[in-house]
Amino acid sequence: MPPHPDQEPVSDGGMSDTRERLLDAAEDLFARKGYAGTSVRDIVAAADCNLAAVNYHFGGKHKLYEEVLRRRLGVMREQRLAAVANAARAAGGGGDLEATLRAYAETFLAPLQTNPEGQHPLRLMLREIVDPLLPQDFFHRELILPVNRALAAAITRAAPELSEREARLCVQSFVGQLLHAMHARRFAVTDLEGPGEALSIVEIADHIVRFTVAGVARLRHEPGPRRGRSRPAPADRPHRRDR
Amino acid sequence: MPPHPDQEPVSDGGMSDTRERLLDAAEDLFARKGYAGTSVRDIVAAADCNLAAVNYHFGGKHKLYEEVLRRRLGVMREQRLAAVANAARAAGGGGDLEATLRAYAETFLAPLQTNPEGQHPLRLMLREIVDPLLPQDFFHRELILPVNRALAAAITRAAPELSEREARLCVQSFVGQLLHAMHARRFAVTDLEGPGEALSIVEIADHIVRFTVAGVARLRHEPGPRRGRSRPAPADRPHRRDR
DNA sequence: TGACACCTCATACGATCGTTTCATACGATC
DNA sequence: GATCGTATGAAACGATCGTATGAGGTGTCA
Repeated sequence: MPPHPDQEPVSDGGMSDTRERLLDAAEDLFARKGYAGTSVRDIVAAADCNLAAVNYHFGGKHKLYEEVLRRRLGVMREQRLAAVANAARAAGGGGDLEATLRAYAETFLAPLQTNPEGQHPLRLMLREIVDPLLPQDFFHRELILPVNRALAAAITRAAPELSEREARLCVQSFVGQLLHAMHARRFAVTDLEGPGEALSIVEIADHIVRFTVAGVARLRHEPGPRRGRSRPAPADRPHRRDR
Repeated sequence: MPPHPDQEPVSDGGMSDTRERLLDAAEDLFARKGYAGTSVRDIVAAADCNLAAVNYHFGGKHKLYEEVLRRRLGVMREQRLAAVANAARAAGGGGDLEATLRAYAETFLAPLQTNPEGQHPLRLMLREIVDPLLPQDFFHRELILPVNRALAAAITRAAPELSEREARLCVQSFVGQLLHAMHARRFAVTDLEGPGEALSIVEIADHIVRFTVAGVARLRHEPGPRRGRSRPAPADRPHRRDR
């Protein structure tokens, strides 16, 4: 029975080189082709090691996948929380929403503008959102929830009039735009673009930030149509065409 | 050699019942588990027919997938274009942006609030966005491009000051929020929600529409920082902290 | 030098994959 | 009623899947 260390790296200093190459290769392939679309043989070929190495070091394909995500989740969460915290601290206690969102957006989109592989971690996360393979809500609890909480807090600090529900809706609008920007860039060749000029990451981030600040500002000065309770029946809604 | 009709249904009236059941079952499974995660045997089991039926009627698993998407792309495109066109016509020639966006958002999100299977077509489209399996940009040309054009035209009609580039960025912000709303609803149980109340589709659509209108309005009265040319070097950007 | 972890190797297992084959059954046509 | 295009059935094809096995190579420490 192979003694794959299951959770704790035995000494951390003597971490196998093959183990690291496997994690890197698996991250690449899982991000590009998905979990089901990637075979263990593809991974070991990319990592240039033997077929049995996956089972030896991780105990199976799925455990390897979990480890690939676990490795990213922590650093992503800390990076994003730090971006929000730093921006909030730089703006003093009051909280400059635009600066905070900008810091987050640039942290979020930064990997896209380096090498083409920079988008792999993001694509990996999006795949886990589209069909979750991790147990229960591990992904959600480990990354989405704390980061979204911090963003909602930043919004509430800048716009105290908003209800908690409204603030979280704004967070969803914000990250929805950011996530979609990753794909939109691929579509940009035939959709967004003129004859040859490309949209830079900075330009996209700038747009999303300003767009979001405007959305928050509107909700701030013009509260929603139904406050407090949810609307179960859409039958009698006034359709809000009377603006 | 089986005479699977390749493209045109030979008589259209005598369309095989098995063929329809296969398309339905495949749509379900492809949406829930992805292309690579679904086996032909899963499909024929769900459609309650023989294993060879897939190859007989479609000529292979991938051709079946193409047919599943082709069947949806056309109706989706027409539904959404009609929603935009109707709203624009109802508002007269001027174009009421909020009404147009609301019509589109409700058309987009409507399938989510019926049965749980209503989200399958949307999930299928999102999967095709995340990793494209169709040839080249068939998906893009058949659905994304025409619909986004119509939305951008509606925005330009309501906000003529916006450049074409800005209008398309606003479209991306809009559909980015809509796409993300689909996942956010799944996360809603532990993230967006209070003790028990759920966000209704109408409420989400309402938020996104108002959020987007505000974003467009801001760009309308406060043009972007760099107009016309793209910014290749992010080194000298003023960071826009001087608002 | 022998013993013992640690790691990598080639190889093979059983299962499942997409696809093919051939036999058969139905229904319309002459 | 014989014939033929159409559709479905059971069974099997070779390929590939994830995983398991045991031998061998490398280092360290007694």
